[in-house]
Amino acid sequence: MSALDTALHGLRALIADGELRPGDRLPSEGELCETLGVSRGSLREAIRMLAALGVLETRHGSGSYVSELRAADLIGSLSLTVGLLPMAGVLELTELRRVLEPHAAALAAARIDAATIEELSGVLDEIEASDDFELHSRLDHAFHMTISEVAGNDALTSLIDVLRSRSRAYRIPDAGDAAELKLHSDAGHRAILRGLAAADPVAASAAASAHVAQTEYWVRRYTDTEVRAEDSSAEST
Amino acid sequence: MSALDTALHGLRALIADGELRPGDRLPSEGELCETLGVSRGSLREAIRMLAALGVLETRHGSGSYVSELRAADLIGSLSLTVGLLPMAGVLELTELRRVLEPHAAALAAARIDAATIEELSGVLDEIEASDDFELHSRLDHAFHMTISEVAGNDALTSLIDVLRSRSRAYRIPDAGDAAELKLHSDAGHRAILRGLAAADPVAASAAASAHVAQTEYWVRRYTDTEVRAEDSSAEST
DNA sequence: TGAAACATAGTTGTCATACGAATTTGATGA
DNA sequence: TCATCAAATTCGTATGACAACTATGTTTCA
Repeated sequence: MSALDTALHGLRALIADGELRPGDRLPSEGELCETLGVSRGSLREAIRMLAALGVLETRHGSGSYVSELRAADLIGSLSLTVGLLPMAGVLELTELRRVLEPHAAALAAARIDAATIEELSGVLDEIEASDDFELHSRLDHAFHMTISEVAGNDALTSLIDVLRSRSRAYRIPDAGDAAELKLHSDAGHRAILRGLAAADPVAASAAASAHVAQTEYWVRRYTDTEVRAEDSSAEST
Repeated sequence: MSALDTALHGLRALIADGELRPGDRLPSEGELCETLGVSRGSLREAIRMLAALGVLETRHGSGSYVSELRAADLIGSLSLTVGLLPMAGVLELTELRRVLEPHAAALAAARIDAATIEELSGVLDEIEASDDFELHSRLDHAFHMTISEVAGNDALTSLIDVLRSRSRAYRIPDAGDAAELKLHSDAGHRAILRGLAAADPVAASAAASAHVAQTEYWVRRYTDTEVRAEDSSAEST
């Protein structure tokens, strides 16, 4: 077994066996090197790997700590990498959204209170009045994240966040298409909010499902054009 | 910005900008150090982070390569860490399963062929005849993974795999409980298979939902006893 | 007495160098 | 032409040194 594996599994075992619990500080790098029998470089590489996965957090000058090990945090560690997925992968993820977002909407419909409905309505007012892409994107994100937060499952919220972050990054180049998309999108948002306000899980779920389907339609449409573009450029080389 | 961040963002940018594509070999560590202006140690830490997240793969003596960047692979990188989640987190994940597995079953019902149904039926025969925990666990896993594979979305399969891996690790200590669980579990499996064989997405989905709910019931039951045990031990300290 | 400033020890961050281990490549020879 | 071996390339690991930051205890001053 390589030194890196030794360090990685050693650290993981310390947590899995309960010797280190969420929030605990790890022994110093020097101590761990002796304990595990690896050099500081290899140990640090292992620590970085666990940090990338959301298991450890390192503070300069202080030490490394076991994270709270919340499911939402571990899922959130994917956010660094989903942005690298090619378009084909985005469609797979959109299908996941098509299951998860309606579920979140249904749960939210059963739990939402009047104040939050009011807040969401205000967000939609802003969205509909907005022309700026950045602002629109941020408000849209806030709207959907609020809904999944109300649903009450942090892991679900985090997962939806990660999945949405990918589609969110795309900007529709054609101005006419963008306007059409915004029209459909605004209507979809209102439909979801109506379902929530009526405390009707089925209506909210159906509206959320249609909303994601709408997104999927556009992603697919522009994916196709992109693929065509790639093909033609490939032919020219 | 720290040297590690420089290296990390530099590498990520190389991939995001398309200068490095899936399958490509990265420049040697020495070259990258010069390009990015960081030491080899910092660069290697960055490479390890991306490797942990499933973006890069390193081969001793050969070089580091960009992975295929499949959504399923990125999601699969969570498998190293979900095993560290405390019980409370497992319940959050089980709720996700409660949405995803029925969806997979519904999709599978629409696509499955006779040969696969035959194969799954054979697996269930083995499961029902099995007394060994390990064997049972492995076959159970195979049954459910086959179904999500038939569903045709690799990201969905990978996600279900990750989520299931956690609940799978638990062994019911009480023999009577274990026998009762197995009874319900076997019946649940047959119900799912009936839905698939009938090419009935609704039936398959409902059966899968009930099956996960069953799991959730047991996880919750033993979580409660564990929490009580922790509380009492906490009182004694 | 209280608080601010400082000094100190401990810890992580970064770099440089060296050499071992695995792979790849090219030369050599039959 | 193919097999074999040697060299070059590349990653893996270890070590030492110092900078940057944090935490803690001490001193100093109002």
